[in-house]
Amino acid sequence: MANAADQAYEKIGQLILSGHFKPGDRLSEEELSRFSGVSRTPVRDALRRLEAEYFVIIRPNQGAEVAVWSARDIDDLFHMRAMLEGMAASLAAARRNQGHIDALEACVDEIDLVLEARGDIDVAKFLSENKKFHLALIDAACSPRLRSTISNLIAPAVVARTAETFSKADLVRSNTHHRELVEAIRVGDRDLAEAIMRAHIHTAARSYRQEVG
Amino acid sequence: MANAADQAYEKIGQLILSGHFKPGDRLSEEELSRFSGVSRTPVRDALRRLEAEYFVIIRPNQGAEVAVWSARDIDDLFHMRAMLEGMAASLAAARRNQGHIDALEACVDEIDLVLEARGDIDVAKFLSENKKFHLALIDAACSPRLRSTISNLIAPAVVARTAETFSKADLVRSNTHHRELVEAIRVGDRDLAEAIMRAHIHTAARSYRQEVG
DNA sequence: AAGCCGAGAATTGTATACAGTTCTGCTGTC
DNA sequence: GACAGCAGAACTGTATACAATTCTCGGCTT
Repeated sequence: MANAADQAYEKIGQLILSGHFKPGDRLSEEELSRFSGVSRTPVRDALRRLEAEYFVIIRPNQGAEVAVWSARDIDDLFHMRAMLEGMAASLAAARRNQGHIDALEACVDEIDLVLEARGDIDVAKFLSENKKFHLALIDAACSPRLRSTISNLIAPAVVARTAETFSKADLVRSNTHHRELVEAIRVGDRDLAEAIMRAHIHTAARSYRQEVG
Repeated sequence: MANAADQAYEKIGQLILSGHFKPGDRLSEEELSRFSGVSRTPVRDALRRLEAEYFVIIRPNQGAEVAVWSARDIDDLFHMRAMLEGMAASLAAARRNQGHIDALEACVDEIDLVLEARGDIDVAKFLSENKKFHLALIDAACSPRLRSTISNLIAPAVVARTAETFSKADLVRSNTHHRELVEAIRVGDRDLAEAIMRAHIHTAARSYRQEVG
């Protein structure tokens, strides 16, 4: 996080996630510049990146505002993720090497540690490790274009998840899917890997709808 | 094309398409600034957009270079387009209104005019009208997230097509697909619309592979 | 001879000043 | 009283100057 643009990106993301800026709110470049402690140049850079991730909407000469997410938008997003990450799982089963498999297994083990810890589950930690797993899987697909496209879809999905009202059973089942995925990828079963991934995403979509609306 | 950023975007795109910059070539911001006649600020803006479209690759503190497209990359791209535009066609069949249908039919008619003209076919015109059709279809899907994602995939696909070695029969068949698509969307047959679109994209992929390799 | 190191050059990243557009709110007219 | 039109303010878009990083290449060491 050395450079100013990343700093602005992180700060603006936090301000949106924390609810300081709500969907539809205007985002003034000068104000964001003051909040993030850098000049307008890197702020503009950060806004473009956030636009690519559908966090904000930029209208030429009219500034940026926090994107509004309808229920339909979120449904479409899950559908897109199911297709694209399904494709990633399929490709991973075809193109993976030992290093990829090791990385995936490490992620799954890490998530199990979070789930087995005493007391309340560290949901933030779970989400970040979960994200790591999905990125590791995309890496195993060896498709830079697919990687970029999916990466832009994952970030807002995590936003939606800030509801963070998943039950422990949901989280355990999620990692069970992960284990099954790694196994399917390890043995090179493309169809199985794709099917599990699609089920995995659609399950998350269902949990989300039940909890949030 | 009033603003400098668009100007730079167009110019850089042309320089890449025309072969002045080849895949793997370094893109100096100052040089691009001289070429496009605007300062480095909008040039940087344009480079970020081109990066989102996979035209260029930007490495922090190390500048930009023209992206290299392997055969596998192009296969993956067509596969992604088939899935996402298939989804768009399906959604369009569910969510379209009369205005969308009118727009789609206008596009198809326009392409027919290009194909029926005497003498050689204006391939550039065909490609631009073709792009219009696909964008109109995405609009009919009423899904802003899907629209942005697909838009970023269409541009490089057109690059690939600069080979422009399609036969007239290919082009006619392509617009036949378009007509079938509009009809499926008009009557609201989601599955049919999706299937036709996937076939349409995979057909293009096959033609591309035969011609280019 | 190969490889490491460092000073200088070149390039990207950032800040700031200026230009151009859009928004706001007042005034005048119908 | 409602609305069109026009300053002025506020903001985004662009250019330029400066800072920080990376690259280059000659010289030195082993």
